Amino acid sequence: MAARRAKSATNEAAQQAGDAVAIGVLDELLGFHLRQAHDASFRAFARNSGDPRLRPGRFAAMMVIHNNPGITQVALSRAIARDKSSITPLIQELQRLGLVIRKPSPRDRRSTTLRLTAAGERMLADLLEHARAHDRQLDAVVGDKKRELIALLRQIAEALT
Amino acid sequence: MAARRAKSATNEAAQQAGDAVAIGVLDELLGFHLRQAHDASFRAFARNSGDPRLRPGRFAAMMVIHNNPGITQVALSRAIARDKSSITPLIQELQRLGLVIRKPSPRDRRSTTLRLTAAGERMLADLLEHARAHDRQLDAVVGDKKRELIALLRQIAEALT
DNA sequence: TATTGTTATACTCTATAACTATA
DNA sequence: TATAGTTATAGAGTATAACAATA
Repeated sequence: MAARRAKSATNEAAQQAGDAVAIGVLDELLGFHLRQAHDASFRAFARNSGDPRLRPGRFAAMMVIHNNPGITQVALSRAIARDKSSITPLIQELQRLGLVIRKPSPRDRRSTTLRLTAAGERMLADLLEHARAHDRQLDAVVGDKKRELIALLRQIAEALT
Repeated sequence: MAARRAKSATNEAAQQAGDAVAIGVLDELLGFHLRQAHDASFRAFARNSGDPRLRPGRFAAMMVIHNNPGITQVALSRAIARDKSSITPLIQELQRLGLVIRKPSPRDRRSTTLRLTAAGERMLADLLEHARAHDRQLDAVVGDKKRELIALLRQIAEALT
Protein backbone atom coordinates (compact mmCIF):
# COMPACT_ATOMS: atom_id res chain seq x y z
CA MET A 1 0.00 0.00 0.00
CA ALA A 2 2.91 2.34 -0.49
CA ALA A 3 1.80 5.46 -2.24
CA ARG A 4 3.17 6.38 -5.56
CA ARG A 5 4.17 9.91 -5.13
CA ALA A 6 5.60 11.87 -2.25
CA LYS A 7 3.04 13.25 0.09
CA SER A 8 3.48 15.90 2.72
CA ALA A 9 2.06 19.06 4.10
CA THR A 10 2.58 20.62 0.69
CA ASN A 11 0.06 18.31 -0.83
CA GLU A 12 -2.89 20.36 0.21
CA ALA A 13 -1.60 23.34 -1.66
CA ALA A 14 -1.35 21.24 -4.78
CA GLN A 15 -4.92 20.07 -4.31
CA GLN A 16 -6.14 23.56 -3.89
CA ALA A 17 -4.34 24.65 -6.99
CA GLY A 18 -6.47 22.15 -8.88
CA ASP A 19 -3.73 19.66 -9.60
CA ALA A 20 -4.64 16.18 -10.73
CA VAL A 21 -5.01 13.90 -7.75
CA ALA A 22 -3.15 10.62 -7.46
CA ILE A 23 -5.35 7.56 -7.67
CA GLY A 24 -2.65 5.03 -6.81
CA VAL A 25 -3.34 1.32 -7.04
CA LEU A 26 -6.85 2.00 -8.24
CA ASP A 27 -5.26 2.60 -11.58
CA GLU A 28 -4.44 -1.09 -11.92
CA LEU A 29 -7.91 -2.32 -11.07
CA LEU A 30 -10.09 -3.18 -14.00
CA GLY A 31 -13.18 -2.80 -11.85
CA PHE A 32 -12.31 0.81 -11.17
CA HIS A 33 -11.89 1.67 -14.84
CA LEU A 34 -15.12 -0.09 -15.65
CA ARG A 35 -16.82 2.15 -13.15
CA GLN A 36 -15.22 5.32 -14.50
CA ALA A 37 -15.94 4.55 -18.14
CA HIS A 38 -19.51 3.53 -17.48
CA ASP A 39 -20.12 6.60 -15.38
CA ALA A 40 -18.80 8.92 -18.07
CA SER A 41 -20.75 7.14 -20.78
CA PHE A 42 -23.96 7.16 -18.75
CA ARG A 43 -23.72 10.86 -18.02
CA ALA A 44 -22.89 11.75 -21.59
CA PHE A 45 -25.92 9.81 -22.81
CA ALA A 46 -28.25 11.48 -20.32
CA ARG A 47 -26.76 14.87 -21.15
CA ASN A 48 -27.09 14.55 -24.90
CA SER A 49 -30.42 12.84 -25.16
CA GLY A 50 -32.23 16.13 -24.56
CA ASP A 51 -35.48 14.39 -23.73
CA PRO A 52 -35.34 13.56 -20.02
CA ARG A 53 -37.69 10.66 -20.55
CA LEU A 54 -35.02 8.78 -22.41
CA ARG A 55 -33.04 7.28 -19.56
CA PRO A 56 -30.78 4.35 -20.31
CA GLY A 57 -32.92 2.04 -18.17
CA ARG A 58 -36.12 2.76 -20.05
CA PHE A 59 -34.33 2.53 -23.30
CA ALA A 60 -33.07 -0.97 -22.53
CA ALA A 61 -36.54 -2.10 -21.43
CA MET A 62 -38.20 -0.74 -24.58
CA MET A 63 -35.56 -2.34 -26.71
CA VAL A 64 -36.14 -5.73 -25.14
CA ILE A 65 -39.90 -5.39 -25.57
CA HIS A 66 -39.44 -4.33 -29.17
CA ASN A 67 -37.32 -7.36 -29.88
CA ASN A 68 -39.54 -9.71 -27.93
CA PRO A 69 -43.13 -8.60 -28.38
CA GLY A 70 -45.43 -10.45 -26.04
CA ILE A 71 -42.72 -10.87 -23.44
CA THR A 72 -43.97 -11.12 -19.87
CA GLN A 73 -42.85 -8.85 -17.06
CA VAL A 74 -40.88 -11.53 -15.30
CA ALA A 75 -39.03 -12.46 -18.48
CA LEU A 76 -38.26 -8.78 -18.99
CA SER A 77 -37.00 -8.50 -15.45
CA ARG A 78 -34.59 -11.35 -16.08
CA ALA A 79 -33.46 -9.90 -19.38
CA ILE A 80 -32.43 -6.61 -17.82
CA ALA A 81 -31.30 -8.16 -14.53
CA ARG A 82 -33.73 -6.43 -12.20
CA ASP A 83 -36.20 -7.71 -9.64
CA LYS A 84 -39.76 -8.07 -10.87
CA SER A 85 -40.91 -5.53 -8.31
CA SER A 86 -38.71 -2.97 -10.04
CA ILE A 87 -40.46 -3.68 -13.33
CA THR A 88 -43.93 -2.73 -12.17
CA PRO A 89 -43.34 1.03 -11.78
CA LEU A 90 -41.19 1.10 -14.90
CA ILE A 91 -43.92 -0.45 -17.02
CA GLN A 92 -46.61 1.70 -15.42
CA GLU A 93 -44.64 4.76 -16.39
CA LEU A 94 -44.15 3.58 -19.96
CA GLN A 95 -47.85 2.81 -20.13
CA ARG A 96 -48.73 6.23 -18.74
CA LEU A 97 -46.63 7.75 -21.51
CA GLY A 98 -48.55 5.67 -24.04
CA LEU A 99 -45.45 3.79 -25.13
CA VAL A 100 -46.38 0.29 -24.03
CA ILE A 101 -49.56 -1.75 -23.96
CA ARG A 102 -50.20 -4.54 -21.53
CA LYS A 103 -52.48 -7.45 -22.30
CA PRO A 104 -53.38 -10.39 -20.14
CA SER A 105 -51.82 -13.56 -21.46
CA PRO A 106 -54.37 -15.92 -22.97
CA ARG A 107 -52.26 -18.86 -21.88
CA ASP A 108 -51.50 -18.06 -18.28
CA ARG A 109 -53.87 -15.83 -16.41
CA ARG A 110 -51.15 -14.78 -13.99
CA SER A 111 -49.11 -13.22 -16.75
CA THR A 112 -49.20 -9.92 -18.58
CA THR A 113 -47.77 -9.55 -22.05
CA LEU A 114 -46.01 -6.41 -23.20
CA ARG A 115 -45.85 -4.69 -26.55
CA LEU A 116 -44.76 -1.28 -27.77
CA THR A 117 -47.44 0.98 -29.16
CA ALA A 118 -46.89 2.79 -32.45
CA ALA A 119 -45.85 5.80 -30.39
CA GLY A 120 -43.54 3.52 -28.46
CA GLU A 121 -41.91 2.32 -31.66
CA ARG A 122 -41.44 5.89 -32.83
CA MET A 123 -39.98 6.90 -29.49
CA LEU A 124 -37.66 3.92 -29.60
CA ALA A 125 -36.46 4.82 -33.07
CA ASP A 126 -35.75 8.28 -31.77
CA LEU A 127 -33.96 6.94 -28.73
CA LEU A 128 -31.95 4.70 -30.95
CA GLU A 129 -30.80 7.71 -32.89
CA HIS A 130 -29.51 9.28 -29.71
CA ALA A 131 -27.92 6.03 -28.63
CA ARG A 132 -26.21 5.69 -31.97
CA ALA A 133 -24.99 9.24 -31.94
CA HIS A 134 -23.67 8.57 -28.48
CA ASP A 135 -22.06 5.38 -29.64
CA ARG A 136 -20.40 7.17 -32.53
CA GLN A 137 -18.63 9.29 -29.93
CA LEU A 138 -17.46 6.09 -28.32
CA ASP A 139 -16.51 4.63 -31.69
CA ALA A 140 -14.33 7.61 -32.35
CA VAL A 141 -12.47 6.86 -29.17
CA VAL A 142 -11.97 3.14 -29.50
CA GLY A 143 -11.63 2.96 -33.27
CA ASP A 144 -11.01 -0.48 -34.71
CA LYS A 145 -10.86 -2.01 -31.25
CA LYS A 146 -14.61 -1.88 -30.91
CA ARG A 147 -15.39 -5.52 -31.71
CA GLU A 148 -12.74 -6.78 -29.38
CA LEU A 149 -13.81 -4.42 -26.63
CA ILE A 150 -17.43 -5.50 -26.88
CA ALA A 151 -16.38 -9.14 -26.78
CA LEU A 152 -14.40 -8.55 -23.59
CA LEU A 153 -17.21 -6.62 -21.92
CA ARG A 154 -19.65 -9.34 -22.81
CA GLN A 155 -17.39 -11.98 -21.32
CA ILE A 156 -17.14 -9.97 -18.13
CA ALA A 157 -20.89 -9.57 -17.85
CA GLU A 158 -21.45 -13.26 -18.46
CA ALA A 159 -18.73 -14.50 -16.15
CA LEU A 160 -19.87 -12.39 -13.22
CA THR A 161 -23.60 -12.77 -13.44
CA MET B 1 -35.48 -1.05 -36.84
CA ALA B 2 -36.27 -4.42 -38.32
CA ALA B 3 -36.01 -7.11 -35.74
CA ARG B 4 -33.53 -9.89 -36.03
CA ARG B 5 -35.57 -12.90 -35.45
CA ALA B 6 -39.07 -13.89 -36.36
CA LYS B 7 -41.62 -12.77 -33.84
CA SER B 8 -45.18 -13.91 -33.54
CA ALA B 9 -47.75 -15.11 -31.13
CA THR B 10 -45.46 -18.00 -30.36
CA ASN B 11 -42.93 -15.67 -28.86
CA GLU B 12 -44.66 -15.46 -25.54
CA ALA B 13 -44.48 -19.19 -25.13
CA ALA B 14 -40.76 -19.05 -25.74
CA GLN B 15 -40.45 -16.30 -23.15
CA GLN B 16 -42.39 -18.28 -20.65
CA ALA B 17 -40.23 -21.30 -21.23
CA GLY B 18 -37.28 -19.18 -20.12
CA ASP B 19 -35.65 -18.83 -23.52
CA ALA B 20 -32.98 -16.22 -23.98
CA VAL B 21 -34.52 -12.98 -25.13
CA ALA B 22 -33.34 -11.16 -28.22
CA ILE B 23 -31.63 -7.87 -27.53
CA GLY B 24 -31.36 -6.75 -31.15
CA VAL B 25 -29.37 -3.68 -32.09
CA LEU B 26 -28.42 -3.13 -28.48
CA ASP B 27 -25.86 -5.81 -29.07
CA GLU B 28 -23.90 -3.49 -31.33
CA LEU B 29 -23.86 -0.58 -28.93
CA LEU B 30 -20.74 -0.17 -26.89
CA GLY B 31 -22.63 1.89 -24.34
CA PHE B 32 -24.96 -1.01 -23.66
CA HIS B 33 -22.15 -3.46 -23.04
CA LEU B 34 -20.41 -0.97 -20.83
CA ARG B 35 -23.57 -0.84 -18.78
CA GLN B 36 -23.93 -4.60 -18.57
CA ALA B 37 -20.31 -5.26 -17.68
CA HIS B 38 -20.21 -2.54 -15.07
CA ASP B 39 -23.46 -3.71 -13.56
CA ALA B 40 -22.22 -7.30 -13.26
CA SER B 41 -18.88 -6.20 -11.85
CA PHE B 42 -20.50 -3.86 -9.35
CA ARG B 43 -22.86 -6.52 -8.07
CA ALA B 44 -20.16 -9.13 -7.81
CA PHE B 45 -18.01 -6.74 -5.80
CA ALA B 46 -20.82 -5.89 -3.41
CA ARG B 47 -21.74 -9.56 -3.11
CA ASN B 48 -18.23 -10.75 -2.31
CA SER B 49 -17.02 -7.98 -0.06
CA GLY B 50 -18.84 -9.44 2.95
CA ASP B 51 -18.61 -6.21 4.89
CA PRO B 52 -21.52 -4.04 3.80
CA ARG B 53 -19.60 -0.91 4.69
CA LEU B 54 -17.23 -1.48 1.82
CA ARG B 55 -19.23 -0.03 -1.02
CA PRO B 56 -17.39 0.89 -4.20
CA GLY B 57 -18.14 4.58 -3.66
CA ARG B 58 -16.58 4.71 -0.22
CA PHE B 59 -13.69 2.66 -1.39
CA ALA B 60 -12.87 5.11 -4.16
CA ALA B 61 -13.14 8.08 -1.78
CA MET B 62 -10.85 6.45 0.80
CA MET B 63 -8.39 5.54 -1.88
CA VAL B 64 -8.22 9.10 -3.12
CA ILE B 65 -7.74 10.40 0.43
CA HIS B 66 -5.06 7.82 1.07
CA ASN B 67 -3.17 8.87 -2.01
CA ASN B 68 -3.72 12.57 -1.40
CA PRO B 69 -3.60 13.20 2.33
CA GLY B 70 -4.73 16.69 3.16
CA ILE B 71 -7.00 16.88 0.16
CA THR B 72 -9.99 19.19 0.56
CA GLN B 73 -13.59 18.14 0.11
CA VAL B 74 -14.05 20.04 -3.10
CA ALA B 75 -10.90 18.53 -4.60
CA LEU B 76 -12.17 15.09 -3.59
CA SER B 77 -15.53 15.80 -5.15
CA ARG B 78 -13.82 16.63 -8.43
CA ALA B 79 -11.62 13.56 -8.24
CA ILE B 80 -14.56 11.20 -7.95
CA ALA B 81 -16.84 13.29 -10.17
CA ARG B 82 -19.55 14.06 -7.66
CA ASP B 83 -21.10 17.30 -6.48
CA LYS B 84 -19.62 18.75 -3.30
CA SER B 85 -22.99 18.41 -1.59
CA SER B 86 -22.75 14.65 -2.12
CA ILE B 87 -19.41 14.59 -0.34
CA THR B 88 -20.66 15.98 2.94
CA PRO B 89 -22.75 12.97 4.02
CA LEU B 90 -20.13 10.57 2.67
CA ILE B 91 -17.36 12.12 4.75
CA GLN B 92 -19.60 12.39 7.79
CA GLU B 93 -20.24 8.69 7.56
CA LEU B 94 -16.54 7.86 7.20
CA GLN B 95 -15.82 10.11 10.16
CA ARG B 96 -18.56 8.45 12.19
CA LEU B 97 -16.92 5.11 11.48
CA GLY B 98 -13.61 6.53 12.66
CA LEU B 99 -11.97 6.08 9.28
CA VAL B 100 -11.30 9.70 8.38
CA ILE B 101 -10.22 12.77 10.31
CA ARG B 102 -11.08 16.29 9.25
CA LYS B 103 -8.94 19.27 10.11
CA PRO B 104 -9.48 22.91 9.24
CA SER B 105 -6.95 24.05 6.68
CA PRO B 106 -4.41 26.44 8.15
CA ARG B 107 -4.16 28.16 4.79
CA ASP B 108 -7.77 28.74 3.85
CA ARG B 109 -10.28 28.92 6.63
CA ARG B 110 -13.09 27.89 4.31
CA SER B 111 -11.48 24.51 3.65
CA THR B 112 -11.35 21.24 5.50
CA THR B 113 -8.51 18.81 4.97
CA LEU B 114 -9.02 15.07 4.98
CA ARG B 115 -6.82 12.22 6.13
CA LEU B 116 -7.35 8.56 6.87
CA THR B 117 -6.98 7.45 10.48
CA ALA B 118 -4.91 4.37 11.32
CA ALA B 119 -8.19 2.43 11.37
CA GLY B 120 -9.01 3.96 8.00
CA GLU B 121 -5.71 2.76 6.57
CA ARG B 122 -6.32 -0.73 7.91
CA MET B 123 -9.83 -0.77 6.54
CA LEU B 124 -8.54 0.43 3.19
CA ALA B 125 -5.93 -2.32 3.09
CA ASP B 126 -8.72 -4.78 3.75
CA LEU B 127 -10.92 -3.24 1.09
CA LEU B 128 -8.06 -3.42 -1.31
CA GLU B 129 -7.78 -7.13 -0.68
CA HIS B 130 -11.40 -7.59 -1.65
CA ALA B 131 -10.98 -5.35 -4.65
CA ARG B 132 -7.96 -7.33 -5.77
CA ALA B 133 -9.69 -10.65 -5.29
CA HIS B 134 -12.53 -9.25 -7.34
CA ASP B 135 -10.13 -8.04 -9.95
CA ARG B 136 -8.50 -11.46 -10.17
CA GLN B 137 -11.89 -12.79 -11.22
CA LEU B 138 -11.90 -10.17 -13.93
CA ASP B 139 -8.31 -10.94 -14.84
CA ALA B 140 -9.23 -14.56 -15.35
CA VAL B 141 -11.82 -13.45 -17.86
CA VAL B 142 -9.83 -10.96 -19.88
CA GLY B 143 -6.43 -12.63 -19.61
CA ASP B 144 -3.62 -10.89 -21.42
CA LYS B 145 -5.97 -8.26 -22.80
CA LYS B 146 -6.12 -6.46 -19.49
CA ARG B 147 -3.68 -3.64 -20.23
CA GLU B 148 -5.31 -2.89 -23.52
CA LEU B 149 -8.78 -3.01 -22.01
CA ILE B 150 -7.85 -0.61 -19.24
CA ALA B 151 -6.30 1.75 -21.78
CA LEU B 152 -9.52 1.77 -23.80
CA LEU B 153 -11.72 2.31 -20.77
CA ARG B 154 -9.53 5.16 -19.64
CA GLN B 155 -9.76 6.78 -23.03
CA ILE B 156 -13.54 6.51 -22.91
CA ALA B 157 -13.74 8.06 -19.47
CA GLU B 158 -11.47 10.90 -20.47
CA ALA B 159 -13.10 11.61 -23.80
CA LEU B 160 -16.60 11.79 -22.37
CA THR B 161 -15.97 13.72 -19.20
C1' DT C 1 -17.62 38.56 -6.67
C1' DA C 2 -16.22 33.73 -6.18
C1' DT C 3 -15.44 29.57 -3.47
C1' DT C 4 -15.92 26.06 0.60
C1' DG C 5 -18.76 23.36 2.92
C1' DT C 6 -23.55 22.54 4.99
C1' DT C 7 -28.37 22.09 4.89
C1' DA C 8 -32.92 21.30 3.12
C1' DT C 9 -35.08 18.98 -0.07
C1' DA C 10 -36.33 15.93 -3.65
C1' DC C 11 -35.80 12.49 -7.19
C1' DT C 12 -34.34 8.06 -9.29
C1' DC C 13 -33.45 3.46 -9.01
C1' DT C 14 -33.54 -0.52 -6.69
C1' DA C 15 -34.60 -4.30 -3.40
C1' DT C 16 -37.17 -7.22 0.31
C1' DA C 17 -41.24 -8.93 2.11
C1' DA C 18 -45.92 -9.80 2.13
C1' DC C 19 -49.91 -10.31 -0.49
C1' DT C 20 -53.45 -12.10 -4.46
C1' DA C 21 -54.52 -14.83 -8.04
C1' DT C 22 -53.45 -18.15 -10.43
C1' DA C 23 -50.81 -22.61 -11.83
C1' DT D 1 -46.12 -25.74 -3.53
C1' DA D 2 -44.45 -22.50 -6.92
C1' DT D 3 -44.92 -18.48 -9.95
C1' DA D 4 -46.71 -13.65 -11.90
C1' DG D 5 -47.46 -9.34 -10.68
C1' DT D 6 -48.61 -5.55 -7.13
C1' DT D 7 -48.02 -2.93 -3.11
C1' DA D 8 -45.79 -0.97 0.88
C1' DT D 9 -41.79 0.38 2.36
C1' DA D 10 -37.09 1.54 2.79
C1' DG D 11 -32.38 2.57 1.57
C1' DA D 12 -28.63 4.12 -1.35
C1' DG D 13 -26.88 7.66 -4.06
C1' DT D 14 -27.16 11.74 -6.16
C1' DA D 15 -28.37 16.62 -7.46
C1' DT D 16 -30.07 21.68 -7.15
C1' DA D 17 -30.58 25.75 -4.63
C1' DA D 18 -29.83 28.71 -0.94
C1' DC D 19 -26.92 29.99 2.80
C1' DA D 20 -22.90 31.52 6.09
C1' DA D 21 -18.13 32.10 6.33
C1' DT D 22 -14.25 33.30 4.07
C1' DA D 23 -11.29 34.62 0.12
